[in-house]
Amino acid sequence: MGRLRRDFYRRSTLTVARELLGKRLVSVMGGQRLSGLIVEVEAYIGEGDAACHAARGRTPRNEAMYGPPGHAYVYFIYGMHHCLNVVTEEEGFPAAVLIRALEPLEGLEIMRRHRSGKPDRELTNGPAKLCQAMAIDRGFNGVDLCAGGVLFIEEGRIVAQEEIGASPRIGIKASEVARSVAWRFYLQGNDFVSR
DNA sequence: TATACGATCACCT
DNA sequence: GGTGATCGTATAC
Repeated sequence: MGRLRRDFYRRSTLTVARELLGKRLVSVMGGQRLSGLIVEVEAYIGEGDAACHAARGRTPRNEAMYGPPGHAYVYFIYGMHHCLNVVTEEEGFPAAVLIRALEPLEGLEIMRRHRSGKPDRELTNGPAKLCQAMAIDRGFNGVDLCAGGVLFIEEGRIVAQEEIGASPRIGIKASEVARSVAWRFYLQGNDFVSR
């Protein structure tokens, strides 16, 4: 039901980021659905954004960001973690939304196994944690979320504008401007928002 | 070929 | 509050 179409992603990254809150991220493993409500995201917008992986131009690693909207950009970092992004805007313009946290909905048993018995609150309350819980790794880099495969996003619940909080992005070590813009969005009061 | 470091996490005090 | 883990990637030599 209600899978997001490519037109949803082919818009301003800040708009897509805000509207992804309350949507449902789904992966299908061996016929089993793993899913969660998106409760926290961050926007990374173009080569002019010092914190964006595309800030120093096109490389093999960030290739997916330059591709068509509605695809996954998955990268490996700190020697052990994966993070999931959704590519936005027109093909050729490098931008994406980092999925930072989910409220787990389906496949809790499997997620607990992937997260070695961590309490439910800590299953998906961080960008690398949710990838571990849903078994998302670099094999998912470049996957088309609109093609109806193993990874996609569905309609979730209605979110009121007043529910949405904004803040600077977490963990980036870039220029002052990059660190000060409020391009992180989250559902205020949700138990699964990180930190 | 060599080196420095990162859109994090878990565990420590 | 702080720090170690651990390695792919970009950049320099």
